[in-house]
Amino acid sequence: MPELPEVETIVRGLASVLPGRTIQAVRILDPKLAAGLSISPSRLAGRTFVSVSRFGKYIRFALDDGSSLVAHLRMTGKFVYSPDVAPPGGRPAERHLRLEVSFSDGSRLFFRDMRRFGTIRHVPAGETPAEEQATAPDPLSPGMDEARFAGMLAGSRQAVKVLLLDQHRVSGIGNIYACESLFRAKIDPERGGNTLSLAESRRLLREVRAILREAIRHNGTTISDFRSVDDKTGDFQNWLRVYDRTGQPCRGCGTPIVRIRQGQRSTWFCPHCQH
DNA sequence: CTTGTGCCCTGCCAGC
DNA sequence: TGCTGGCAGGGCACAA
Repeated sequence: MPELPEVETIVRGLASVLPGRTIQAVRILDPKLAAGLSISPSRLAGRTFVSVSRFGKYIRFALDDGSSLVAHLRMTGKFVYSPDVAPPGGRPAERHLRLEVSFSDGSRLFFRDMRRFGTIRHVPAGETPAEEQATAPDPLSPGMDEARFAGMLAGSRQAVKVLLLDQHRVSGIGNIYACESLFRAKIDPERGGNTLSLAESRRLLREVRAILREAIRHNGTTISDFRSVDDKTGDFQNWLRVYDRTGQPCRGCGTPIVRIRQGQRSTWFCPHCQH
């Protein structure tokens, strides 16, 4: 589900409320979430949150004993912080709750996930999670410079769109921002990575960075039900140029936007501008 | 090693 | 109205 800007928005929200709070109890509300995720409520009780950060689309909660929780929201996962003692937001329809963390001050953190793809894992102190080792730097981090990005593209014949989605090569980009940045860079999504010139590769990285930063400024993109921790929607969806606009005129030239299939997922692009 | 496919799960929507 | 197939802001296991 969320891509880098949405995860960043969520992390900032969590970082503003969680540090300093001490866990009183953890309740696993969905057995599937508990299976293989190594979360032991008894080992978490008494721990205090130290910080919340992000690598790629993963969220890392550092705890005071050096251990951490590593979460991935996948398609529909959400964290909801409820300062009240009453149920979250007081709303009746609280479906799909998978985990409840109660704090000593009476506030609570919920993990909600309709499609149940999301994961949360407790990582022991001193251990670098395998997810982190496997995740490439994101385009906004110093680790992803022009040379590394260009080398990443040049090293594969796969379609550039598919490469942008591969978290082992560059992290944080999902389907929306992959489509949008290729449109802005005027690059055909079906071209092989190794066919891009150095100038095109630089242009693409520049557009990827620009769109991620803009989206963060707008608190992310709300397509169906994305919400930040305080339940606010992002508004970057109003700036999308090609995503989910099949048949609608390109904002640049009027040509109808085309949808194709690449690696089991949709790609939208303008066949005239991206050529 | 690379590349492609199926699948995890639930809900929504277009089309019949 | 009701049913059905397609699809979803992701990533993994597995096969060729």
